[in-house]
Amino acid sequence: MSALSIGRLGERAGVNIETIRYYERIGLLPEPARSLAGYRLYAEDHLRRLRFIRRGRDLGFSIEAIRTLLRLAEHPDQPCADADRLAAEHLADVERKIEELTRLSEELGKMTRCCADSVAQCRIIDALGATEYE
Amino acid sequence: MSALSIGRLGERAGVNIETIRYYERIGLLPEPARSLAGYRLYAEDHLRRLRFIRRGRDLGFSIEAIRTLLRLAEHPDQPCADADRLAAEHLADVERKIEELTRLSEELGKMTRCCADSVAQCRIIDALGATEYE
DNA sequence: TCTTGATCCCGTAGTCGCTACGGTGTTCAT
DNA sequence: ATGAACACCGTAGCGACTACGGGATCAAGA
Repeated sequence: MSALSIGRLGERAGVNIETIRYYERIGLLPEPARSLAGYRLYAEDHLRRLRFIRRGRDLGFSIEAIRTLLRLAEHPDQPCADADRLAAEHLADVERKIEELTRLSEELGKMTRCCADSVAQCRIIDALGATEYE
Repeated sequence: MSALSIGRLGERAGVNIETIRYYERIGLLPEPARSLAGYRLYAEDHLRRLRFIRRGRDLGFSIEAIRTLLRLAEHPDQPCADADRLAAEHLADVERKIEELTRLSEELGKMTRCCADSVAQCRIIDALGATEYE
């Protein structure tokens, strides 16, 4: 009972309306029923699915990964090795990215708090101009 | 002397040819001279500028930030407060992102190494299905 | 009942920073 | 002279949305 409009659905799942329609277009969220006037009418199932998607996105999974995870979630009797592999790969990605950004912030840290008077002595401009390839 | 073809320029700056033409299109790299046949002929100045751009991108600066930094670099007599602010803001962005990813990797770490037999008991699928908004 | 403002519809285009494609012309070494 | 390698150009694609424009519909108050 009590079908949700797209606006209410978005509110309750924490997802933008345009994004919901986008998920429908790419086949991530199934097409809902429609009112006589053509308005989308969502059921509780859609809400659960959309929350699953949002949570996956929050955790940084790609749309395609989420598509796979949703397929898995629909088959509770099957082994979950695939889900585990997906998550492990994603975790490795995230850890690589953290390392990368950490190196970056160290370099940026060295550059900033430049106390020079003019661009001519500026550490930042200097660092960018540094030649290291030849 | 010794003008560079786009391929040689790309090699020496560590930048893809298509990317160089893209930078030209968006006005980041000035249009070079052309040979009779219409081939681009780059001078040393282009190489310096392109390396500046690449280094900026490596450090994660946006194209627009680099555009500003380039403008600054062209006026060595001016104060470098703007460059300092840009770099500091970027550093803050990077640090925020690191924090975010660290939280993420912790959550993912809890999820992975799931030893369940089936999706029904899978921690990963479970975590995604968890309701927290209402 | 009328009106007003919020909500919804749809299709399309824009965002960022490239990267790829396709078809043609040029250069260079053998 | 031939063939590989390189260059030209314009356009479209990527991922994951987000925004826009112009119209239809709904709910609530006067």
